[in-house]
Amino acid sequence: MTSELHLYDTAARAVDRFVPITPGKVGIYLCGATVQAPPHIGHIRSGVNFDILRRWLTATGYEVTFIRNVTDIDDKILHKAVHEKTPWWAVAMKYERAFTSAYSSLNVLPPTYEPRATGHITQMVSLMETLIANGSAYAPGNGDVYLEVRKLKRYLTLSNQKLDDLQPAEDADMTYKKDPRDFALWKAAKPGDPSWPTPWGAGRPGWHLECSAMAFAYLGESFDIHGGGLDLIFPHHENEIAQSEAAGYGFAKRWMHNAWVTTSGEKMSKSLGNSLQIHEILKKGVRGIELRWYLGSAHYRSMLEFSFESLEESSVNFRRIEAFLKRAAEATGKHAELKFSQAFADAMNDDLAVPAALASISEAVRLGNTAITEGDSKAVATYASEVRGALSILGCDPSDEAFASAGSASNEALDGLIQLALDQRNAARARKDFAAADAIRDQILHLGILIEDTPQGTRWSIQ
RNA sequence: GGUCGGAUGGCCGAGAGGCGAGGCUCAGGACUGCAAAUCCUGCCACACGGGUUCAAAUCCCGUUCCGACCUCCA
Repeated sequence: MTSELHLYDTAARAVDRFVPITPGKVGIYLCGATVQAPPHIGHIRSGVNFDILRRWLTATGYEVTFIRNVTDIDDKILHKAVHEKTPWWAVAMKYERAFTSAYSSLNVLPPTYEPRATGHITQMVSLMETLIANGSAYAPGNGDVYLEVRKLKRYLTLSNQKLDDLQPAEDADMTYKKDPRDFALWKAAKPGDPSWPTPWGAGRPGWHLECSAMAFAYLGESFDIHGGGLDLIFPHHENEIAQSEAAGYGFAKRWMHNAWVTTSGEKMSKSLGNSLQIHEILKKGVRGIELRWYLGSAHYRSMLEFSFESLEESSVNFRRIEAFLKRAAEATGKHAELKFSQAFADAMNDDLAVPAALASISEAVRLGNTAITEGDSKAVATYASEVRGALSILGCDPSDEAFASAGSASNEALDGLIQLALDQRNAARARKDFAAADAIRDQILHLGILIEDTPQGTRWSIQ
Protein backbone atom coordinates (compact mmCIF):
# COMPACT_ATOMS: atom_id res chain seq x y z
CA MET A 1 0.00 0.00 0.00
CA THR A 2 1.55 3.23 -1.10
CA SER A 3 1.13 6.43 0.83
CA GLU A 4 -0.66 9.34 -0.78
CA LEU A 5 0.88 12.63 -1.72
CA HIS A 6 0.37 15.43 0.76
CA LEU A 7 1.56 18.95 0.07
CA TYR A 8 1.68 22.22 1.93
CA ASP A 9 -0.64 24.99 0.82
CA THR A 10 0.44 28.50 1.67
CA ALA A 11 -3.16 29.72 1.57
CA ALA A 12 -4.34 27.11 4.07
CA ARG A 13 -1.06 27.18 5.99
CA ALA A 14 -1.30 23.43 6.32
CA VAL A 15 -0.26 20.20 4.67
CA ASP A 16 -3.14 18.28 3.16
CA ARG A 17 -3.80 15.59 0.60
CA PHE A 18 -3.16 16.51 -2.99
CA VAL A 19 -6.17 15.89 -5.21
CA PRO A 20 -5.79 16.98 -8.84
CA ILE A 21 -8.63 18.74 -10.63
CA THR A 22 -8.49 16.13 -13.39
CA PRO A 23 -7.51 12.63 -12.23
CA GLY A 24 -4.06 11.67 -13.43
CA LYS A 25 -3.14 15.17 -14.59
CA VAL A 26 -1.45 18.09 -12.90
CA GLY A 27 -1.14 21.68 -14.07
CA ILE A 28 1.64 23.70 -12.48
CA TYR A 29 2.45 27.36 -13.00
CA LEU A 30 5.79 28.46 -11.62
CA CYS A 31 6.86 32.08 -11.53
CA GLY A 32 10.14 32.04 -13.36
CA ALA A 33 12.62 34.79 -13.91
CA THR A 34 12.32 38.46 -14.52
CA VAL A 35 15.27 38.51 -16.86
CA GLN A 36 17.09 41.61 -15.69
CA ALA A 37 20.26 40.02 -14.25
CA PRO A 38 22.07 36.68 -14.24
CA PRO A 39 20.60 34.04 -11.93
CA HIS A 40 21.96 33.59 -8.42
CA ILE A 41 21.70 30.35 -6.52
CA GLY A 42 18.47 31.44 -4.84
CA HIS A 43 16.71 31.66 -8.18
CA ILE A 44 17.95 28.26 -9.17
CA ARG A 45 17.06 26.71 -5.84
CA SER A 46 13.47 27.57 -6.69
CA GLY A 47 13.92 25.90 -10.05
CA VAL A 48 15.42 22.81 -8.42
CA ASN A 49 12.73 22.55 -5.72
CA PHE A 50 9.90 22.65 -8.22
CA ASP A 51 11.77 20.39 -10.60
CA ILE A 52 11.85 17.79 -7.83
CA LEU A 53 8.10 18.24 -7.33
CA ARG A 54 7.53 17.80 -11.04
CA ARG A 55 9.77 14.72 -11.27
CA TRP A 56 8.04 13.13 -8.30
CA LEU A 57 4.60 13.73 -9.77
CA THR A 58 5.76 12.29 -13.08
CA ALA A 59 7.40 9.28 -11.39
CA THR A 60 4.17 8.50 -9.57
CA GLY A 61 2.15 8.46 -12.76
CA TYR A 62 0.84 11.98 -13.26
CA GLU A 63 0.85 13.69 -16.59
CA VAL A 64 2.32 17.07 -15.69
CA THR A 65 1.91 20.29 -17.62
CA PHE A 66 4.59 22.55 -16.24
CA ILE A 67 4.49 26.22 -17.19
CA ARG A 68 7.35 28.48 -16.13
CA ASN A 69 7.15 32.00 -17.43
CA VAL A 70 9.77 34.51 -18.43
CA THR A 71 8.92 38.10 -17.60
CA ASP A 72 10.83 39.90 -20.28
CA ILE A 73 9.57 43.41 -19.77
CA ASP A 74 9.70 45.44 -16.57
CA ASP A 75 11.14 48.63 -15.11
CA LYS A 76 14.55 47.17 -14.33
CA ILE A 77 15.02 45.74 -17.78
CA LEU A 78 14.23 49.13 -19.27
CA HIS A 79 16.58 50.89 -16.87
CA LYS A 80 19.32 48.43 -17.65
CA ALA A 81 18.80 48.90 -21.38
CA VAL A 82 19.34 52.64 -20.99
CA HIS A 83 22.34 52.08 -18.75
CA GLU A 84 23.96 49.50 -21.06
CA LYS A 85 22.97 51.40 -24.20
CA THR A 86 21.41 48.21 -25.52
CA PRO A 87 17.87 47.54 -26.75
CA TRP A 88 15.65 46.30 -23.92
CA TRP A 89 14.90 43.10 -25.82
CA ALA A 90 18.61 42.33 -26.12
CA VAL A 91 18.98 42.75 -22.35
CA ALA A 92 16.05 40.43 -21.73
CA MET A 93 17.34 37.80 -24.16
CA LYS A 94 20.84 37.89 -22.71
CA TYR A 95 19.64 37.13 -19.22
CA GLU A 96 17.04 34.65 -20.36
CA ARG A 97 19.89 32.68 -21.92
CA ALA A 98 21.85 32.92 -18.68
CA PHE A 99 18.90 31.44 -16.81
CA THR A 100 18.42 28.69 -19.37
CA SER A 101 22.08 27.82 -19.15
CA ALA A 102 22.02 27.72 -15.35
CA TYR A 103 18.91 25.53 -15.28
CA SER A 104 20.53 23.21 -17.76
CA SER A 105 23.79 22.98 -15.78
CA LEU A 106 21.79 21.79 -12.80
CA ASN A 107 19.60 19.40 -14.79
CA VAL A 108 16.39 21.35 -14.22
CA LEU A 109 14.07 19.98 -16.89
CA PRO A 110 12.78 22.47 -19.44
CA PRO A 111 9.17 23.36 -18.75
CA THR A 112 6.39 22.04 -20.94
CA TYR A 113 6.10 25.58 -22.17
CA GLU A 114 7.98 28.74 -21.29
CA PRO A 115 5.81 31.72 -22.21
CA ARG A 116 7.22 35.22 -22.42
CA ALA A 117 5.22 38.18 -21.22
CA THR A 118 5.72 40.17 -24.41
CA GLY A 119 4.30 37.32 -26.44
CA HIS A 120 0.99 37.52 -24.61
CA ILE A 121 -0.08 41.15 -24.89
CA THR A 122 -3.27 40.09 -26.68
CA GLN A 123 -4.24 37.86 -23.76
CA MET A 124 -3.49 40.66 -21.31
CA VAL A 125 -5.61 43.18 -23.18
CA SER A 126 -8.42 40.67 -23.30
CA LEU A 127 -8.14 40.12 -19.54
CA MET A 128 -8.22 43.85 -18.90
CA GLU A 129 -11.31 44.20 -21.08
CA THR A 130 -13.04 41.61 -18.95
CA LEU A 131 -11.99 43.38 -15.76
CA ILE A 132 -13.08 46.80 -16.93
CA ALA A 133 -16.36 45.45 -18.29
CA ASN A 134 -17.29 43.93 -14.95
CA GLY A 135 -16.24 46.99 -12.99
CA SER A 136 -13.18 45.53 -11.25
CA ALA A 137 -10.70 47.72 -13.08
CA TYR A 138 -10.69 51.24 -14.43
CA ALA A 139 -8.85 53.24 -17.06
CA PRO A 140 -8.62 56.80 -15.78
CA GLY A 141 -7.84 58.16 -19.21
CA ASN A 142 -4.08 58.70 -19.00
CA GLY A 143 -3.30 55.34 -20.56
CA ASP A 144 -2.90 53.48 -17.26
CA VAL A 145 -5.26 50.72 -16.18
CA TYR A 146 -5.70 49.97 -12.48
CA LEU A 147 -7.31 47.22 -10.49
CA GLU A 148 -9.64 48.65 -7.86
CA VAL A 149 -8.73 46.68 -4.76
CA ARG A 150 -11.59 48.05 -2.63
CA LYS A 151 -14.07 46.34 -4.91
CA LEU A 152 -12.55 42.88 -4.49
CA LYS A 153 -14.63 40.28 -2.68
CA ARG A 154 -11.46 39.09 -1.03
CA TYR A 155 -7.89 40.26 -1.12
CA LEU A 156 -4.63 39.47 0.71
CA THR A 157 -5.77 35.95 1.58
CA LEU A 158 -2.32 34.46 0.97
CA SER A 159 -0.37 36.87 3.15
CA ASN A 160 -3.20 37.16 5.66
CA GLN A 161 -3.04 40.91 5.85
CA LYS A 162 -5.73 43.52 6.15
CA LEU A 163 -5.92 46.14 3.46
CA ASP A 164 -5.99 48.93 6.02
CA ASP A 165 -2.88 47.62 7.79
CA LEU A 166 -0.74 47.95 4.70
CA GLN A 167 1.72 50.78 4.79
CA PRO A 168 0.66 52.87 1.83
CA ALA A 169 3.44 53.29 -0.67
CA GLU A 170 5.16 56.59 -0.17
CA ASP A 171 5.45 57.16 -3.88
CA ALA A 172 1.85 56.29 -4.73
CA ASP A 173 0.73 58.67 -7.42
CA MET A 174 -2.80 59.70 -6.53
CA THR A 175 -3.41 61.72 -9.65
CA TYR A 176 -5.32 58.89 -11.26
CA LYS A 177 -5.66 56.17 -8.61
CA LYS A 178 -8.88 55.86 -6.64
CA ASP A 179 -6.99 54.28 -3.76
CA PRO A 180 -3.24 54.29 -3.15
CA ARG A 181 -3.30 50.50 -2.97
CA ASP A 182 -4.82 50.07 -6.42
CA PHE A 183 -2.15 48.54 -8.60
CA ALA A 184 -1.34 49.01 -12.26
CA LEU A 185 -2.42 46.33 -14.69
CA TRP A 186 -1.08 48.41 -17.52
CA LYS A 187 1.26 51.40 -17.69
CA ALA A 188 0.94 54.21 -20.20
CA ALA A 189 3.91 54.55 -22.50
CA LYS A 190 6.53 57.09 -21.56
CA PRO A 191 8.66 58.60 -24.32
CA GLY A 192 11.29 56.09 -25.39
CA ASP A 193 9.60 53.14 -23.73
CA PRO A 194 8.44 50.16 -25.74
CA SER A 195 4.69 50.08 -26.08
CA TRP A 196 1.80 48.12 -27.49
CA PRO A 197 -1.53 49.56 -28.61
CA THR A 198 -4.63 49.02 -26.46
CA PRO A 199 -8.13 50.51 -26.36
CA TRP A 200 -6.86 52.81 -23.57
CA GLY A 201 -3.76 53.99 -25.33
CA ALA A 202 -0.27 52.70 -26.02
CA GLY A 203 1.58 51.24 -23.08
CA ARG A 204 3.20 48.21 -21.53
CA PRO A 205 2.20 45.57 -18.96
CA GLY A 206 2.37 46.11 -15.24
CA TRP A 207 4.22 43.47 -13.28
CA HIS A 208 1.46 41.04 -12.30
CA LEU A 209 -0.82 40.87 -15.29
CA GLU A 210 1.33 38.55 -17.38
CA CYS A 211 1.10 35.65 -14.95
CA SER A 212 -2.69 35.77 -14.75
CA ALA A 213 -2.99 36.01 -18.52
CA MET A 214 -0.49 33.25 -19.27
CA ALA A 215 -1.70 30.86 -16.58
CA PHE A 216 -5.18 31.22 -18.09
CA ALA A 217 -3.84 30.74 -21.62
CA TYR A 218 -2.02 27.48 -20.89
CA LEU A 219 -3.70 26.01 -17.82
CA GLY A 220 -7.23 27.36 -18.00
CA GLU A 221 -9.44 29.14 -15.49
CA SER A 222 -8.41 26.85 -12.69
CA PHE A 223 -5.29 24.76 -12.18
CA ASP A 224 -3.64 22.64 -9.53
CA ILE A 225 -0.46 24.28 -8.23
CA HIS A 226 1.05 27.73 -8.41
CA GLY A 227 4.60 28.05 -7.19
CA GLY A 228 7.30 30.61 -6.59
CA GLY A 229 9.60 32.09 -4.02
CA LEU A 230 8.39 33.16 -0.60
CA ASP A 231 8.97 36.79 -1.44
CA LEU A 232 6.42 36.66 -4.24
CA ILE A 233 3.51 36.10 -1.86
CA PHE A 234 2.99 39.81 -1.57
CA PRO A 235 2.40 41.67 -3.75
CA HIS A 236 2.86 39.49 -6.80
CA HIS A 237 0.76 36.48 -5.98
CA GLU A 238 -1.87 38.45 -4.09
CA ASN A 239 -2.32 40.59 -7.15
CA GLU A 240 -2.43 37.63 -9.50
CA ILE A 241 -5.20 36.20 -7.36
CA ALA A 242 -6.99 39.56 -7.31
CA GLN A 243 -6.92 39.91 -11.11
CA SER A 244 -7.83 36.33 -11.87
CA GLU A 245 -10.59 36.03 -9.33
CA ALA A 246 -12.04 39.39 -10.36
CA ALA A 247 -12.17 37.99 -13.89
CA GLY A 248 -14.18 35.06 -12.57
CA TYR A 249 -11.46 32.44 -12.69
CA GLY A 250 -10.96 29.87 -9.97
CA PHE A 251 -7.19 30.25 -10.48
CA ALA A 252 -4.69 28.26 -8.41
CA LYS A 253 -6.04 25.55 -6.11
CA ARG A 254 -2.80 25.29 -4.16
CA TRP A 255 0.08 27.66 -3.49
CA MET A 256 3.58 26.44 -2.83
CA HIS A 257 6.49 28.68 -1.94
CA ASN A 258 10.14 27.84 -1.60
CA ALA A 259 12.29 29.49 1.05
CA TRP A 260 15.44 31.43 0.41
CA VAL A 261 19.07 30.74 0.18
CA THR A 262 20.67 32.88 2.87
CA THR A 263 24.17 33.96 3.78
CA SER A 264 24.90 35.06 7.33
CA GLY A 265 21.22 34.57 8.01
CA GLU A 266 20.18 37.10 5.42
CA LYS A 267 18.25 36.55 2.26
CA MET A 268 20.40 36.50 -0.82
CA SER A 269 19.56 39.40 -3.06
CA LYS A 270 21.25 41.72 -5.42
CA SER A 271 20.32 44.79 -3.42
CA LEU A 272 22.18 43.40 -0.39
CA GLY A 273 25.21 42.64 -2.54
CA ASN A 274 25.44 39.12 -1.15
CA SER A 275 24.23 37.17 -4.13
CA LEU A 276 26.23 34.35 -5.61
CA GLN A 277 25.78 33.50 -9.23
CA ILE A 278 25.58 29.93 -10.44
CA HIS A 279 28.37 30.33 -12.94
CA GLU A 280 30.67 31.76 -10.25
CA ILE A 281 30.29 28.56 -8.24
CA LEU A 282 30.64 26.25 -11.22
CA LYS A 283 33.76 28.16 -12.22
CA LYS A 284 35.36 27.06 -8.96
CA GLY A 285 35.15 23.48 -10.17
CA VAL A 286 32.00 22.49 -8.30
CA ARG A 287 30.14 19.97 -10.42
CA GLY A 288 26.58 20.87 -11.41
CA ILE A 289 25.29 17.62 -9.99
CA GLU A 290 26.88 18.38 -6.62
CA LEU A 291 25.53 21.93 -6.52
CA ARG A 292 22.10 20.56 -7.32
CA TRP A 293 22.40 17.91 -4.61
CA TYR A 294 23.24 20.67 -2.15
CA LEU A 295 20.46 23.04 -3.21
CA GLY A 296 17.92 20.26 -3.19
CA SER A 297 19.01 18.66 0.08
CA ALA A 298 17.24 20.98 2.51
CA HIS A 299 13.47 20.97 2.74
CA TYR A 300 12.03 23.42 0.22
CA ARG A 301 10.26 25.42 2.93
CA SER A 302 13.39 25.79 5.06
CA MET A 303 15.97 28.48 4.62
CA LEU A 304 19.21 27.13 3.24
CA GLU A 305 22.20 28.84 4.79
CA PHE A 306 24.80 28.82 2.04
CA SER A 307 28.48 28.31 2.64
CA PHE A 308 31.21 26.71 0.62
CA GLU A 309 32.03 24.54 3.64
CA SER A 310 28.58 23.00 3.76
CA LEU A 311 28.53 22.71 -0.02
CA GLU A 312 31.75 20.69 0.18
CA GLU A 313 30.37 18.59 3.03
CA SER A 314 27.29 17.86 0.97
CA SER A 315 29.46 16.96 -2.01
CA VAL A 316 31.46 14.48 0.07
CA ASN A 317 28.20 12.81 1.00
CA PHE A 318 27.13 12.71 -2.63
CA ARG A 319 30.41 11.23 -3.82
CA ARG A 320 30.00 8.38 -1.37
CA ILE A 321 26.63 7.56 -2.88
CA GLU A 322 28.00 7.95 -6.38
CA ALA A 323 30.92 5.63 -5.54
CA PHE A 324 28.49 3.02 -4.30
CA LEU A 325 26.59 3.09 -7.59
CA LYS A 326 29.82 2.74 -9.51
CA ARG A 327 31.03 -0.21 -7.45
CA ALA A 328 27.58 -1.77 -7.59
CA ALA A 329 27.68 -1.56 -11.38
CA GLU A 330 31.09 -3.23 -11.33
CA ALA A 331 29.81 -5.94 -9.00
CA THR A 332 26.65 -6.68 -10.98
CA GLY A 333 28.05 -5.95 -14.42
CA LYS A 334 25.25 -3.58 -15.36
CA HIS A 335 23.71 -0.22 -14.60
CA ALA A 336 21.09 -0.29 -11.91
CA GLU A 337 17.46 0.04 -12.90
CA LEU A 338 15.40 3.01 -11.78
CA LYS A 339 13.28 2.12 -8.77
CA PHE A 340 12.58 3.66 -5.40
CA SER A 341 11.85 2.28 -1.98
CA GLN A 342 8.70 2.62 0.08
CA ALA A 343 10.65 4.67 2.63
CA PHE A 344 11.67 7.08 -0.10
CA ALA A 345 8.12 7.29 -1.43
CA ASP A 346 6.70 7.90 2.04
CA ALA A 347 9.16 10.73 2.57
CA MET A 348 8.44 12.36 -0.77
CA ASN A 349 4.71 12.01 -0.27
CA ASP A 350 5.03 13.90 3.01
CA ASP A 351 5.29 17.35 1.44
CA LEU A 352 8.50 16.42 -0.39
CA ALA A 353 10.46 15.60 2.76
CA VAL A 354 13.75 15.38 0.91
CA PRO A 355 15.88 15.22 4.11
CA ALA A 356 14.00 12.09 5.18
CA ALA A 357 14.30 10.75 1.62
CA LEU A 358 18.05 11.31 1.84
CA ALA A 359 18.16 9.27 5.03
CA SER A 360 16.50 6.39 3.17
CA ILE A 361 19.14 6.67 0.45
CA SER A 362 21.95 6.55 3.02
CA GLU A 363 20.44 3.45 4.53
CA ALA A 364 20.26 1.75 1.13
CA VAL A 365 23.86 2.72 0.39
CA ARG A 366 25.04 1.25 3.68
CA LEU A 367 23.16 -2.01 3.12
CA GLY A 368 24.30 -2.09 -0.48
CA ASN A 369 27.93 -1.67 0.52
CA THR A 370 27.58 -4.54 2.93
CA ALA A 371 26.05 -6.64 0.15
CA ILE A 372 29.04 -5.84 -2.08
CA THR A 373 31.40 -7.03 0.66
CA GLU A 374 29.36 -10.20 1.08
CA GLY A 375 29.19 -10.80 -2.66
CA ASP A 376 25.40 -10.87 -2.66
CA SER A 377 24.91 -9.46 -6.15
CA LYS A 378 21.14 -9.81 -6.09
CA ALA A 379 20.94 -7.62 -3.01
CA VAL A 380 23.48 -5.23 -4.53
CA ALA A 381 21.26 -4.84 -7.60
CA THR A 382 18.20 -4.20 -5.45
CA TYR A 383 19.82 -1.49 -3.33
CA ALA A 384 21.55 0.09 -6.30
CA SER A 385 18.21 0.33 -8.11
CA GLU A 386 16.61 2.02 -5.15
CA VAL A 387 19.47 4.46 -4.86
CA ARG A 388 19.64 5.28 -8.52
CA GLY A 389 15.88 5.66 -8.84
CA ALA A 390 15.78 8.00 -5.86
CA LEU A 391 18.68 10.02 -7.23
CA SER A 392 16.94 10.28 -10.55
CA ILE A 393 13.84 11.79 -8.95
CA LEU A 394 16.06 14.30 -7.18
CA GLY A 395 17.61 15.07 -10.56
CA CYS A 396 21.00 13.76 -9.43
CA ASP A 397 21.41 10.46 -11.25
CA PRO A 398 25.12 10.30 -12.14
CA SER A 399 24.29 8.28 -15.27
CA ASP A 400 21.87 10.95 -16.48
CA GLU A 401 23.18 12.13 -19.82
CA ALA A 402 22.58 15.69 -18.65
CA PHE A 403 25.69 15.23 -16.51
CA ALA A 404 27.61 13.02 -18.92
CA SER A 405 31.26 13.92 -19.25
CA ALA A 406 32.84 14.00 -22.67
CA GLY A 407 35.95 12.31 -23.98
CA SER A 408 35.39 8.56 -23.89
CA ALA A 409 38.07 8.06 -26.57
CA SER A 410 40.75 9.73 -24.48
CA ASN A 411 39.51 7.71 -21.52
CA GLU A 412 40.36 4.55 -23.38
CA ALA A 413 43.93 5.69 -23.87
CA LEU A 414 44.11 6.73 -20.24
CA ASP A 415 42.72 3.40 -19.17
CA GLY A 416 45.46 1.60 -21.10
CA LEU A 417 48.18 3.73 -19.58
CA ILE A 418 46.95 3.28 -16.06
CA GLN A 419 46.55 -0.44 -16.60
CA LEU A 420 50.22 -0.51 -17.55
CA ALA A 421 51.16 1.12 -14.28
CA LEU A 422 48.86 -1.16 -12.32
CA ASP A 423 50.47 -4.22 -13.90
CA GLN A 424 53.90 -2.95 -12.83
CA ARG A 425 52.66 -2.26 -9.35
CA ASN A 426 50.97 -5.64 -8.97
CA ALA A 427 54.15 -7.34 -10.10
CA ALA A 428 56.00 -5.46 -7.39
CA ARG A 429 53.39 -6.45 -4.84
CA ALA A 430 53.66 -10.09 -5.92
CA ARG A 431 57.35 -10.08 -5.11
CA LYS A 432 56.59 -8.16 -1.90
CA ASP A 433 58.48 -5.10 -3.05
CA PHE A 434 56.05 -2.80 -1.29
CA ALA A 435 58.31 0.22 -1.51
CA ALA A 436 58.14 0.08 -5.31
CA ALA A 437 54.40 -0.62 -5.27
CA ASP A 438 53.71 2.33 -2.97
CA ALA A 439 55.91 4.61 -5.05
CA ILE A 440 53.83 3.87 -8.13
CA ARG A 441 50.61 4.48 -6.21
CA ASP A 442 51.92 7.77 -4.81
CA GLN A 443 53.09 9.03 -8.17
CA ILE A 444 49.77 8.23 -9.79
CA LEU A 445 47.93 9.85 -6.91
CA HIS A 446 49.91 13.04 -7.58
CA LEU A 447 48.42 12.98 -11.07
CA GLY A 448 44.97 12.89 -9.52
CA ILE A 449 44.24 9.21 -9.84
CA LEU A 450 43.33 7.11 -6.84
CA ILE A 451 44.30 3.45 -6.71
CA GLU A 452 42.42 1.11 -4.43
CA ASP A 453 43.12 -2.56 -3.77
CA THR A 454 40.02 -4.66 -3.28
CA PRO A 455 39.46 -8.39 -2.92
CA GLN A 456 38.21 -8.31 -6.53
CA GLY A 457 41.40 -6.67 -7.75
CA THR A 458 42.79 -3.18 -8.11
CA ARG A 459 40.50 -0.35 -9.21
CA TRP A 460 41.24 3.25 -10.08
CA SER A 461 39.27 6.45 -10.24
CA ILE A 462 39.93 10.05 -11.12
CA GLN A 463 39.81 12.29 -8.08
C1' G B 1 2.34 49.56 13.46
C1' G B 2 0.53 44.95 10.64
C1' U B 3 1.77 39.91 8.74
C1' C B 4 5.03 35.64 8.86
C1' G B 5 9.23 32.46 9.83
C1' G B 6 13.39 30.79 12.75
C1' A B 7 17.03 29.38 17.18
C1' U B 8 18.49 21.49 17.50
C1' G B 9 25.18 18.07 19.08
C1' G B 10 32.11 20.31 16.76
C1' C B 11 29.42 21.51 11.80
C1' C B 12 25.16 20.83 8.22
C1' G B 13 20.28 19.40 8.71
C1' A B 14 15.28 16.53 9.85
C1' G B 15 11.53 15.68 13.40
C1' A B 16 6.68 18.05 16.15
C1' G B 17 4.17 14.59 23.03
C1' G B 18 7.15 8.53 24.67
C1' C B 19 11.05 4.79 21.12
C1' G B 20 18.66 8.98 19.93
C1' A B 21 16.55 10.81 11.33
C1' G B 22 20.51 11.22 8.25
C1' G B 23 25.06 13.37 6.66
C1' C B 24 29.99 15.65 7.53
C1' U B 25 34.05 15.97 10.97
C1' C B 26 36.65 13.57 14.94
C1' A B 27 38.18 9.14 18.07
C1' G B 28 38.49 3.79 18.56
C1' G B 29 37.89 -1.05 16.21
C1' A B 30 37.35 -4.84 12.03
C1' C B 31 39.40 -5.70 7.16
C1' U B 32 44.25 -4.59 4.51
C1' G B 33 51.52 -5.82 3.37
C1' C B 34 50.42 -0.48 3.90
C1' A B 35 46.92 2.87 2.09
C1' A B 36 42.08 3.84 0.24
C1' A B 37 37.24 2.22 0.31
C1' U B 38 33.76 -0.34 3.29
C1' C B 39 31.54 -1.96 7.82
C1' C B 40 31.08 -1.63 13.36
C1' U B 41 31.35 1.38 17.92
C1' G B 42 31.58 6.06 20.33
C1' C B 43 30.73 11.75 20.54
C1' C B 44 23.09 11.12 24.29
C1' A B 45 21.68 17.93 21.29
C1' C B 46 17.09 20.80 20.95
C1' A B 47 17.82 29.68 22.83
C1' C B 48 16.12 31.08 28.09
C1' G B 49 12.35 31.04 32.31
C1' G B 50 7.90 29.10 33.97
C1' G B 51 3.66 25.72 33.24
C1' U B 52 0.50 21.31 31.44
C1' U B 53 1.45 15.86 31.42
C1' C B 54 2.92 9.46 33.94
C1' A B 55 6.09 11.49 29.84
C1' A B 56 7.93 17.95 26.42
C1' A B 57 13.01 19.34 21.53
C1' U B 58 7.68 18.77 20.34
C1' C B 59 1.83 21.55 23.70
C1' C B 60 0.71 26.39 26.69
C1' C B 61 2.42 31.28 28.82
C1' G B 62 6.34 34.68 29.03
C1' U B 63 11.44 36.39 27.64
C1' U B 64 15.81 37.05 24.54
C1' C B 65 18.07 36.98 19.92
C1' C B 66 17.98 36.46 14.36
C1' G B 67 15.48 36.98 9.78
C1' A B 68 11.56 38.03 5.95
C1' C B 69 7.27 40.80 3.74
C1' C B 70 4.13 45.50 3.87
C1' U B 71 3.73 47.48 -3.98
C1' C B 72 11.86 45.88 -6.91
C1' C B 73 12.57 40.46 -5.39
C1' A B 74 13.12 33.16 -6.33
